Amino acid sequence: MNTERRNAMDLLETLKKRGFVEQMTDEAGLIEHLAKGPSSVYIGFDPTADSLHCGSMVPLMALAHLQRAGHRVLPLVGGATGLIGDPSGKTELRKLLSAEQIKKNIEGLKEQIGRFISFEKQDAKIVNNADWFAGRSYIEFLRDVGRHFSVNRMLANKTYKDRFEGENGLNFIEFNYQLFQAFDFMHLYKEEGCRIQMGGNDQWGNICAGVDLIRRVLGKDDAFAVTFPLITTSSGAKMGKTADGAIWLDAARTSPHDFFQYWRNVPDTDVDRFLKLFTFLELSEIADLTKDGGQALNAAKEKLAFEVTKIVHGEAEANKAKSGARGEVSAMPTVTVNKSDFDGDGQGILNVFSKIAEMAKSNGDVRRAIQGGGLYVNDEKVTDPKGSLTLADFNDDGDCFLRFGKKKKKRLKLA
RNA sequence: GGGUAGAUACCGAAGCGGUCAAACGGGGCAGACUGUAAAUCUGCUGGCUCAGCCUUCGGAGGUUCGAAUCCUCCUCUGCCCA
Repeated sequence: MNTERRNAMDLLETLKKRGFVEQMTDEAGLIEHLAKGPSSVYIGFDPTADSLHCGSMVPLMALAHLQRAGHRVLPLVGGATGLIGDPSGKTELRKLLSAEQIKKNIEGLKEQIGRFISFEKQDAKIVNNADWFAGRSYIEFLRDVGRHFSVNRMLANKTYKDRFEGENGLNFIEFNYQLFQAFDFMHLYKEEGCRIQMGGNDQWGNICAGVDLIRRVLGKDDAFAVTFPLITTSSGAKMGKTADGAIWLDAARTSPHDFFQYWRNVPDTDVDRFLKLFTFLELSEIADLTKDGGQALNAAKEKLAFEVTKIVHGEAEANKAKSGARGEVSAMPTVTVNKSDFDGDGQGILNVFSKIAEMAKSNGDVRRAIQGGGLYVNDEKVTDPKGSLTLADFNDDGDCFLRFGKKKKKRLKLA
């Protein structure tokens, strides 16, 4: 067996062992193909918001692994398809976004994708399907692409079938989505030499449609599909979603501190899986971290949180978040306040927690916390919702420590 | 275009003239127990200047002392027919 072939197999094995692979077409053929030298891979990202959330980290990490293995990666932002909305895995019609909004979202996405893969070399390039759909006529598209699709077969496809039979219906615009995605793949096959498309398992039908289209139109059988498993937490919740919303990669939406905490608080049963998927640590090192189980997993969780935060927000922020999580004063999330605001009668305790420190949604939220006995100022339990915070509550360094529940802590610092 | 069913808080879902800030379940938050885990138990879960007040039941009007509940119109969605 030659080296190239071994490398190709190793790469696939690694991806499998790390939990990236749910399904793939023609594994033998794919190894064969990868062994021939650097290939190109594409994964689509929907520009439905101006930031990605951590559910998108699976595809991003997959691209990063492939790039590190020497392959060319093509993150595709769906400037055109975003205008339609993929029905896959959705139970209802997605709301349509304006072209302007999508353009703005794409800018945000580009920056974030860059944290996972490097654009410095020629082996990565962001592509936007709006570039090749923009000038295309409907008639031409129907004739060249549409005729290769059997409606019968599409309806049998789970993605469409569920919607077709479900309560919310499926409208024509969404029904076209698969054709667009298939066309994307074919276009990138021709123009960028892209041979592999990866995506979430809900994309399986769409990706295979592309593989099919390439075979029918171009007569080529060296296009491959690989899908990732749908990542859920062990409690079944979709990855990266909390009641407050998603965990975003954008620091303005989810602070590095909160981001770190999300990973730090992952359930025991998810640590091993997440370390493999969301960090670049060697598998042997991961095995080491998790082998003792039980309480020892806390160290693994901290490592997980640190590594993931480092990838997304950089090492400095990761270090800071780690120190903050350990309770070190200097790294605690801090709100700077004016001394004059706390003169005399000071500020009402409700106001301090809800408005100034933004640790609670409303004053009512703070009241409830007080009632439940979970609100602290300088580690002293607050019992009176009418109480207030004055200069006397700040120590010599001008610090005052607020705590909401066990985990939410902030420091107020006098300016 | 015709018919029909529906639109309730974060989600699902009761309520069908006053006792409704709205049952119940999920989720979430807090407390106890713990390991910043899980499981379990308890409390909370619209807003506020909080024993009181204000705004919510798709939207706009109307009936009534009183409407999430009745009437009219509108918007959206499902289903059936054309």
